[in-house]
Amino acid sequence: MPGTKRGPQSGPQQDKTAPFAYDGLDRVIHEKARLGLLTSLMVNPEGLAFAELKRLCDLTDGNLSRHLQVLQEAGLVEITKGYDGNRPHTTCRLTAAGRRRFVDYLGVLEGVVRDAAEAAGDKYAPGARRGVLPA
Amino acid sequence: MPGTKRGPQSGPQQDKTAPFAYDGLDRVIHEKARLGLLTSLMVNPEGLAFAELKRLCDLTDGNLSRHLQVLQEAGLVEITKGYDGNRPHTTCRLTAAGRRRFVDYLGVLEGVVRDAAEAAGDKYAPGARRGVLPA
DNA sequence: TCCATCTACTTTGCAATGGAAAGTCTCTAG
DNA sequence: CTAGAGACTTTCCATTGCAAAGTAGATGGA
Repeated sequence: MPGTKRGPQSGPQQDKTAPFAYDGLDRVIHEKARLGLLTSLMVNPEGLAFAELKRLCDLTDGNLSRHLQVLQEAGLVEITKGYDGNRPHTTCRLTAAGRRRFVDYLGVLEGVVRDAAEAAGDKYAPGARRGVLPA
Repeated sequence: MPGTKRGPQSGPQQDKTAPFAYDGLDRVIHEKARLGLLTSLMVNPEGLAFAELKRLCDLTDGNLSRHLQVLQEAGLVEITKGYDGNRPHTTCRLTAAGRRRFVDYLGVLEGVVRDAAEAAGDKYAPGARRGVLPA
């Protein structure tokens, strides 16, 4: 073993002055597909069917199945498997906790957008219209 | 082989009416760590040193190294390796393309926030303050 | 009646990837 | 002259996203 064992390299310092660490970006939520799913469910709080989600988010069956599983295990959504006549019919809705966590996540996301957009405005187009995204 | 081979399951339809597919969420950018890095670089267009980025984003050396490599390969950042005396000194800055792509990404992100926030406002707190984004 | 197909999902397999730990080099203290 | 810090890079591994294949019941001919 070359070199006596040293402590872990610099090691993450606890967020002391790490303004761009974005700790709040929950892995479970921060994912293209899941982000779409959660947004869909946010817009449709009464719940959505498997097929509907699939269409709205343009996912394959397999993907959707897996992501829903992840979301369920994380307690963000509630899945109800039932029958429509005798075809299986799965519906999905946000749990209260899911909604809370998603809203928190959105807050962080908003911060990201604001940070960057401000920079874009300040440094590259001084004096230009303040509002974040281009007109 | 049970069941004659069928076409790939329902297969992703081309974004026809898939309002929550969020295609624009570029994998390379849409990643906790990299998002922080890019934002840092957006705020500091003159470039940042390795150590500085590490601190700002609270990353370990290894992680930072890797993510920078990814960003560089994607052409989003430009990395300059030089020497400060004879210690290595790496600096990093956004490329023009990087800035463009990041701004595009931010546009999509803002859409996500808006979609969801609207839903939150409309369905859960009717009449409440409209803008999620600050006044 | 048989079988091909559709809807509705679940399971499996694999290649990519984030992250921790370890490695390399050089410089600076003691 | 050895211990340790700074600045990175490389290795290794468990996780994971995604696609393809699989399961199962319903439906529609021929």
